[in-house]
Amino acid sequence: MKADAVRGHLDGLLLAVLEQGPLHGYAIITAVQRRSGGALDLRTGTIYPALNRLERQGLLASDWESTGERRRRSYRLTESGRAGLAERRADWRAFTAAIGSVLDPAPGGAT
Amino acid sequence: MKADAVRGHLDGLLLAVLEQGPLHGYAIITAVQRRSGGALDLRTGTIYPALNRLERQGLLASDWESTGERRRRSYRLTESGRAGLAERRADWRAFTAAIGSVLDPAPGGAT
DNA sequence: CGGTTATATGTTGGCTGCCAATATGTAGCA
DNA sequence: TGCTACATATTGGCAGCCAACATATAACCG
Repeated sequence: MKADAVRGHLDGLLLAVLEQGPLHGYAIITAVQRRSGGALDLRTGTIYPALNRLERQGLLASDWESTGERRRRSYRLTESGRAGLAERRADWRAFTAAIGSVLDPAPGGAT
Repeated sequence: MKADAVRGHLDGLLLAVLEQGPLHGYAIITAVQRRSGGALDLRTGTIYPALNRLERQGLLASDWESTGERRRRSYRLTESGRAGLAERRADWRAFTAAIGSVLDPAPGGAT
């Protein structure tokens, strides 16, 4: 998969993997990898700024966790985040429908 | 639909609308509009450079048509263009599968 | 005839948004 | 004592599309 294929859809991915429970940044990367069957490989320079932005926008909230000396930041969806996720899913459907209808027109469809 | 939503998928759209026969640039814009139900609105600054690039890459060929004083450039798919279109369609399927599996995971799918 | 809109092609500059590279530190294992 | 995995974060760059602009013919309307 081309490197910046997720452009424009990143926020939805992040919100989606957090839907089933809180995760920290590093775990989000592996979760996206696993759920996409290895196709999507996000970089730290991509997700950390994005997570910060989503928190500033109120879609995510975070807590620092400490396991001994180890520090990790656990992100979770807010109520706004759940609403935002639903919106992103609707956007995604509209997007795939639009591109798809041009790329693979229904044989009996619009002339 | 957000303005630059087609980013990364433009070439496929152009090749796809030319699959059923030659069109000139202006007609390509309206064809994409129509087939996407009005969702996709490409600009001249987007498609003319793209059509040129695709011709340089050998995926398209063009002929100037003259109707009286009017000049228009008719683009058609080459053999490479048909192959390229098939490739883009495969890429699109892989892309939607990847994003989709993260955004809307199968309920009984990978944990 | 004069104005407006549709048809038609093209270029230039700019911005968005993700990536690559880099930086820093802990923990486990050989 | 070195390597790899875990973990977070910043900076600079650039691909790729758009907005705005430039230009010209043709059709329609009053």
